[in-house]
Amino acid sequence: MTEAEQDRLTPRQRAVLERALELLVAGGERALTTAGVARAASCSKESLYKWFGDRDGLMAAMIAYQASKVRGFADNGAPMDRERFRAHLVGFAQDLLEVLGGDVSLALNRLAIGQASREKSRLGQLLVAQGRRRIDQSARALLDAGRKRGFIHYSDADEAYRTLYGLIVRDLHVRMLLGEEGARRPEKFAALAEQAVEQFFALYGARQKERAETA
Amino acid sequence: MTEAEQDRLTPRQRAVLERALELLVAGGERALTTAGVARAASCSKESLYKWFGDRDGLMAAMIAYQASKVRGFADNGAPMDRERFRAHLVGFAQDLLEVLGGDVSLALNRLAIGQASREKSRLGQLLVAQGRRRIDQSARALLDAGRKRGFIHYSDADEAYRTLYGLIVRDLHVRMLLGEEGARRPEKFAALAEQAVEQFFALYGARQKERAETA
DNA sequence: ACAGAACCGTACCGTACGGTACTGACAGAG
DNA sequence: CTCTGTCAGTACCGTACGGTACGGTTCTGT
Repeated sequence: MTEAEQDRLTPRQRAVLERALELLVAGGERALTTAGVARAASCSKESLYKWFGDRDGLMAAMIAYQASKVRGFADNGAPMDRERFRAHLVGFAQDLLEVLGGDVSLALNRLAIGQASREKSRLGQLLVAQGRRRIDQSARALLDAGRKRGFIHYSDADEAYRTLYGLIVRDLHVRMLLGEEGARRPEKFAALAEQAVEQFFALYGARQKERAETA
Repeated sequence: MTEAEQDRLTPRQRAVLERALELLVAGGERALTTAGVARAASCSKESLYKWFGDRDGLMAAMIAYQASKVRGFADNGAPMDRERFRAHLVGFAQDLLEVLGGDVSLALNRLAIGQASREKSRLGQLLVAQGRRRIDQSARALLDAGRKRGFIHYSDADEAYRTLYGLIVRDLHVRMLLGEEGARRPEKFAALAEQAVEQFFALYGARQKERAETA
């Protein structure tokens, strides 16, 4: 789907989407006008409508395009010990925080959330499907690799992943979306990632098999 | 602040805000027009501008008004054993999920997030300050009560509370804000609350003093 | 009873935006 | 050289919204 969409995009159209993303990041949804995009990208409005249908189509294309750039973390079957597994988890946590706190991600999430009330457009679904799925899947693959080697223990992979996500992100995402300055501190992401993984091991580490299963 | 604002609001103005909130819930920000509010509330636009200044003032008043209705969970010094403490935590978790998943809360959060890009309006700050503070404080009081009686153990209250929040909410809030139907399942909130508190005790329960402190 | 404030309903204005139509430049094909 | 399709730039249209002004009505205090 995303790949096919990408193949249909000419370099010119990609450049237009890039400028549109810049506009969105700089000024929010109010700044994302068809005339503004056309002017910033040096193209005509008519071309915009020809390529993307309408304004909603343009926004959907922006989401798909941006999502295609955020590549998931590939989990090749390289051998690793417990410490390397832990380092992988910390790296994932830090990457996740940095992706969620990035300018473009925040702007697109704000856009999709602002459109969520309109029953017509399903930008939210698109954002979750395109942006989050690959992150989720690579994380699940990482967890699965750790479980197979006995570093962690769980029965429900989905529940374990959601717990990890909650420990990492907490309420940071919403606070960043709300524009709270205190929430956006990239220099603290490393420490937060360490702490979250520490807690995750306390819950799902192999030595506490009897824990966190009863619910 | 909120109390003072509340005192300044006449019953008529409160009714107007109520209708405005209904409009916002029903149709999102696009439906929140001054003419629409005036028509729905049977008042004149002139009165709206007289009472609330401008559209931003109206939105701020809506947030403050709604926040004034969400009363925090009072923690009276009633005696409780470990099981009652756990039940209090589960109740808090379930209340939190139900508040965050409520129609009005979601609509107001969407509104504030949509306005977050505009440097002018600080609806996000207002929403956090008015809506979340009292929930946070009551939860911290509850945690503190549990710590004093030896049911849980932590050194940093803020960090313990944020962990509890993350375990409860995970990514549900953002997914609900994005309009994902699968995320909004109030019938599952009870089970989620139970599970989160279970995990919280695994991390901060008195029997695992040595855990979750090193970071 | 009377004055003044508060307020509803409506009309109005300026602006901004989404979307369409038109014109002219340019590039490749025959 | 000419025909044809693409696209930038611009002008245009209908609509919708924020904000203001005004006439008429109801409420209130004296």
